[in-house]
Parts: sequence; C-alpha cells; structure tokens
Amino acid sequence: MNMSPRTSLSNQKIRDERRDQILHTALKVFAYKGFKAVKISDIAAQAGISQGLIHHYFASKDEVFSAVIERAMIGALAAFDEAPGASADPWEQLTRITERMLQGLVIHPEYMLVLIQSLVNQGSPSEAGKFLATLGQQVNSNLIELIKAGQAAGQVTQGSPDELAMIFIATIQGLAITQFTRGMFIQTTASASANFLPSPATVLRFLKA
Amino acid sequence: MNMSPRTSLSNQKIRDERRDQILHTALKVFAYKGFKAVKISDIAAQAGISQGLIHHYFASKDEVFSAVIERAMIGALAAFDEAPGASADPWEQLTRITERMLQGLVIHPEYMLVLIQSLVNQGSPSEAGKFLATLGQQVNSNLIELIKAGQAAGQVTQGSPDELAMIFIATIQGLAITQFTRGMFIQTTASASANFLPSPATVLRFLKA
DNA sequence: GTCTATAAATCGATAGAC
DNA sequence: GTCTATCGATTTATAGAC
Repeated sequence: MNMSPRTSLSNQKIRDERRDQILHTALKVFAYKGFKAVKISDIAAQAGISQGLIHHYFASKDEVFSAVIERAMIGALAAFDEAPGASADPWEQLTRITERMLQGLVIHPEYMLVLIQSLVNQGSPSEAGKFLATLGQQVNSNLIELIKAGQAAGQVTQGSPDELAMIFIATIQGLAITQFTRGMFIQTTASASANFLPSPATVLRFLKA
Repeated sequence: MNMSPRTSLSNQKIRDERRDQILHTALKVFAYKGFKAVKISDIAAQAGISQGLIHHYFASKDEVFSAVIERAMIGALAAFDEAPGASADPWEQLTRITERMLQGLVIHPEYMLVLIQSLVNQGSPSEAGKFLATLGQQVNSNLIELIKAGQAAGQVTQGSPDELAMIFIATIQGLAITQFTRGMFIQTTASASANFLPSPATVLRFLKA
C-alpha cells in the first residue's frame, strides 16, 4: 500500500469538500422541514449525489443533523465576537450584535431556523441537544453580562438582566420564524415595510433606559 | 333499523367525547414532536385507546393535525375578544391581550407551540396551512389596528405599525419557545426569575411612546 | 470515491372480529 | 364503538459492483 503523498492529499481534499457540501445542503433541508420529515434522499438529491454516498461520510442521519446543529450554534455564537477595532461601549456592542443577527436572518435564515427546529422538536437526536445546551448557555451568559454592563453605564433600563435577555433571544427567534413565513400574513394593501425585518434600534427599544 | 332516540343520543355523545379526547391528546403530542415525528400510535397510547380507533374518527393523520391547528388558531384569536366591560383604551387593550397570551403560554404552552411547529415545518398538511394563513391574517390586522389606535392616542411610539406588530408577534412566539426549552439554558446560579415569563409591561416596553 | 440494488425496519391505513 | 391483525408503502442503512 504505497500511496504517494500527492494522491493522499488529493483524496483528503475531496473528502473534506464532500463532507462540507453535504453539511451545507443538509442545513437548508433540515431548516425547512425539520429532522424527522427529511429523507436522506432529499439531501442527496439537493446535493446532486447518491443516498449511499451520504452514508459513506456519516454513519447515520442523526450524525448529519448533529453536525449541522453544531455548525449553526457556533455561527450564532460568532455574532458576539469582537470586531477588530470594536468599542467597549455596551450599547454599541448590543447594537452591533443585533445588527449581525438580523443580517444573518436575512442572508442565512437557515442557521436560526435549524436551531429552532432542534429546540422545538423533542425526538431530535440527543447529540444535537448537547451542543444546543452547552453553546446556548454561552450565548445567554454573554448577553446577560452585556446587559449588566449597559445598566451600569446607565444605557439599559433597570430590571432583571435574565428577563431582558430572555425577551431579546425570544424576539430574535420569533423574527426568524416571521422571516420564514413571510408571505403568509402579508396584507393585500401595499406595504413594502412588511417585507423586511425591523431595524436594530427598534428591536433594542425595549432595552433602552 | 329502528334506533331508539336514547341510544342515538348516547352514541352521539360518546362520539363527540372521543373526538374531543383524541384532539386534546393530539395537541400535546404534536406540539412537542412536530407533525412528521408523531406516530398515530403515540397519540393512541397517550389517549389510552387503540390505533384503529383514531382512524375510525379521522380519515388520516393529516386530518387530525389540521383539526388541531384549527383549534389552536381559534384559541389564539380568542385573546383579542373583548371582555364584557372592556375599556376602549388602546393601551389597556394591548396590555390585556398580552396578559392573556402570556398566561396562555404558561397554562397551555401546547397551543402556541403547535402553531410554531406548523409554521416552521414545510411538509405539514396543506389544509393546516390554510387555517394558519387565514386566521393569522386576522390576528395581524387586529394587532395593527390596535397599534394605530394607540399611536393616535399618543400611547404608542411612532413608527410603522406593520413593523411593530411584527416584533410583537415575534416576541410572543419566541417566548413560547423559551418557555418550552426552559431548563436548557438556566444558569447554575440561583435566579428564580429565569423560571418565569416576563411581565406584560416588559414585553410591551418597546411599544411605549 | 461513488453508485446501484437490496435488506430490514417502521408506520399509516384497512379489514374484520367482538 | 372498539380492538387486533395485517397489508402496503416508505425509508434508513448495508453490500457489492465500478
């Protein structure tokens, strides 16, 4: 079994790309249909490969889903990462994080949707629940710290930081659903604004001191 | 076929009760697992009856789900119904509606959850989507009218009523999810407030003029 | 590495007994 | 009105060819 380094590297690259391709496709499919309603063949068809090949890269449907959830959760956490020359002003940070999340909902609604799918459906793979619980706590505590800092600076209204963080997360999650179901509840009267998400300032209004 | 009235009435009562029992059980099961993940046998087991009996009352699984969605949607609309001696003050009405919805989330989280399940999952029975679209528009326009009235009275902040209504609905939906997943993200530090929903006043803060 | 064919399990729906 | 038994269709996962 003498493999040249070149072949070995080449194969590894193909493997990585396929794996990535499968996860990328699976994200969209799972986000719109939920774990149980998705058939392996759905992902395969959308990715333009065979059912069998997916099982070559992932042992089971559960494993694909868990990998998708882990990715999405890490993406959600990334919204809290500091930009290079970021200010330390709490309110500006809250605004920027909200901005990122709202933009994320417009550009890649699948990330938040698949998380909601996993949250809402008992019977999703238990492995996926682990990522959600662990990384969800990080999101929550990051947010609470920021709210406390904002309160100390007199920018954020007084009140339980836990309660305020709960509403913030709830609003973002709810907007993801609204974004997804856009078109169902739109009035026939022309109202262009109904087609877009609210501004960060509007979302954060309930926090303003 | 000479049936005495008494037997006929008796049978009808049994039929109505069974049907109600099935829908009541199905609501909970569908809310926690989503349409596709639910087996007819799950509902049957939870209701203490046989699989076959469910098919005796409903032609298909789709039909059970649609009936559940219709019930839940009518329940959501009911939050807008006027109480007997209700005031005409817009802000008071908003507060009362919010209060009812939040109480509903605590007492019967299944109603909102099953609606979210149906909203989020493509591949739910199309019949169910009809109820959602029709009744969802009613909820939305009721809310928008109330917000406009509040703005005219100087109680609600200026801004697009559509946008504000969107955030309100998003927050309620998101809180339903939060309520459902309570326990996953609770910090180890003692914080009793993390176990409860926010007050109507806090939820409505973003609307306050 | 990728595909086709198939095995094995699951589940919605039906048929018929009580 | 209710239950048990079964059919038929769907779908995950595997086996083997290319």
